[in-house]
Amino acid sequence: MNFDQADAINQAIRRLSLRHRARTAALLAPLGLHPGQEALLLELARTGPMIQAQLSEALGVEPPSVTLMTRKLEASGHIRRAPAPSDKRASIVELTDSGKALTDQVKRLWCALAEETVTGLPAQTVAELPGVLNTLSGNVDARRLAV
Amino acid sequence: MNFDQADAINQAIRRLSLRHRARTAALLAPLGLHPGQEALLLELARTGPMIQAQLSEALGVEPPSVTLMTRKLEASGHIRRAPAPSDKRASIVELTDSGKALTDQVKRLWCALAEETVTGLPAQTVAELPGVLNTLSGNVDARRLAV
DNA sequence: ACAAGTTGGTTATGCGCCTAACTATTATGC
DNA sequence: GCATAATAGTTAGGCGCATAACCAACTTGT
Repeated sequence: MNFDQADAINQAIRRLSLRHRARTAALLAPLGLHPGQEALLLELARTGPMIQAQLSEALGVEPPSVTLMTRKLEASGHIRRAPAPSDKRASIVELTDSGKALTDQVKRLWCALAEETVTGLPAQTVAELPGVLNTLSGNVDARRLAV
Repeated sequence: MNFDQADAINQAIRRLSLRHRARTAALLAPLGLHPGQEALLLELARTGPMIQAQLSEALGVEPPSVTLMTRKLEASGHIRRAPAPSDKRASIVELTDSGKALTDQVKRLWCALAEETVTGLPAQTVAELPGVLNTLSGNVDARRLAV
């Protein structure tokens, strides 16, 4: 592949990352959330209580990041951490009532954001979008590459 | 749009951002670069010497980020900053010889990364990819929205 | 010509994410 | 049964990115 094509792709991914994150930040700010935290809340809402290692895997983020994110979300009262009875190393993370309420609001924003994001694209492209993007992610996933 | 569709899109973008950045970091590490810096070098190679405000605009990044990035790249000898003769506030940024050589290496990595990224996708999808991604970015671009 | 507004840049601070190095617990192999 | 390895989590430090607040220099309006 020549450089111009490659650059167009890489640069487009970079710009999308920056702009989508910035837009997410702007939408979450009124809720007192920072981008990244919404993913943790949504994952807990989807899967139910889970330990940090599972969150790390599900979010595609390293354990130290989970430590800090959970600490902050716990401090703001949206999640709760309790020691796991079966494994003294692990701590179980779950949504509080306030966290559940907040997650409902996040879900609404999430729909608005997705609609805004795909505006102007043909329906078929939109339908194929998640698959295409996940192929891209999978292709550069260091974890998968390492296996 | 229902939540599942929206989440599929937003989550796919998030994962792509994380994984593509991580892969970029892994590829740039041997060159002593961190992700983000390559964009600055490539922009300087593409456009020639420019002031930081132009870099900020071209990279889609805020001025304070440019201040820190240029400072670090200057410290490692890849770029040079000189006061602009016509405007005493501005500083002109340009590649050093070492920076030019490094950028050539970055270009090679850039091609390899793009090829790796789009592996397994049909040629037409790849051809349309930059346009689609730029549409997405444009749709959530706060600058465009503000206008 | 000068006050007022705009623009270029920096400093301070905070967040998410990372790697490296560490502790504490659990699982494994001989 | 005990040393060794693997796993859960934390701490420390670094980078890119952001916003807020600020200074210095340029531009503009009257």
